[in-house]
Amino acid sequence: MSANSRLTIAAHALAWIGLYQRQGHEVATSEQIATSANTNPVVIRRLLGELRRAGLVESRRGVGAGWSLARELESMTLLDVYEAVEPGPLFAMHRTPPDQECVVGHGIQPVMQGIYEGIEETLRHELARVTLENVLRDVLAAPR
Amino acid sequence: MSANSRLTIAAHALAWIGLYQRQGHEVATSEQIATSANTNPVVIRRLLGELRRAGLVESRRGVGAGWSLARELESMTLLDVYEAVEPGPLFAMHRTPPDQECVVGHGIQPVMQGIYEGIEETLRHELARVTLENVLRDVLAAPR
DNA sequence: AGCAGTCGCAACTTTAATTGTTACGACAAC
DNA sequence: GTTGTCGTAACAATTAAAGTTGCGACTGCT
Repeated sequence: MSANSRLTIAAHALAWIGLYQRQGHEVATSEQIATSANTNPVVIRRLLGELRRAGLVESRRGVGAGWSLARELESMTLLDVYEAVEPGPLFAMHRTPPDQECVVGHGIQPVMQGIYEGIEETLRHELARVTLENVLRDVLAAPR
Repeated sequence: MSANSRLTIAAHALAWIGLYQRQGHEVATSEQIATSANTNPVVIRRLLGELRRAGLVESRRGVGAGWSLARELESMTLLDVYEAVEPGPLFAMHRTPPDQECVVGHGIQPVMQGIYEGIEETLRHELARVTLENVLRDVLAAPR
């Protein structure tokens, strides 16, 4: 499927900022995070911008600028990140509307919509069970 | 997100074939299904080809050729269709491997992998609860 | 044997989304 | 005012899915 890595990178960034702050630093720069995630600083800024809109992080400008957590990692779940960062639904309908004259073409979309909504609800439930604190803890527990 | 419609179109095709057979026809052609789904016959053939590999449908060639169900709709779940038709995982890792020198960069991938696998397992469970018979029934029950 | 209809499949184009890159103005600490 | 970093726009590159075209293979029919 058209898998994207937005959730992965966003979780990476949050864990990185959280760890860096625990090491006594005030803010993390998009360049530092980009180096760790092996990507471009602008990509990080874009993602963190969405997380800021969702109230998960804050940014400072000017000299000594950078990003910091707006809440404790314990209070952030992957669902918060997912909703901040993933725009559309998991499964799409037909690109072009099916034939409304056909019984199947007419009825299929509402039916699939309903099924998909139920599945996304379950997905959200699962994502809500994992906090970013869980993620960071497991990352630090990883074997060298 | 990079939402694709493969599962939707595949379900549409199966429901269409199932209904058409109940109306007394032997086989359905990719062109008929494509008309209902408002897409190209080759797209349908490609999808049905994957469903055939999974043992859900059969195809006949020559004059009077077309597609028929290999099993009853009651015995097909959306999970069968999903697995036949969706190649990759739901969420992707980093496009380029993160910095292995960094603690987070080193530990993040296995952690996220584990989380994602659990979520996909749940997703499969949900998909397995819906049969194509359910889908067709609901389609036929849709208001005009 | 030949015709016609449909699948099988390969090659290519189009479309759309994400990601990556470059550039530059805005801002704030010093 | 100098400097470092964000904010954001514009654009290119990459990727996956979907759409298109073409033609050979197969088979029921005449």
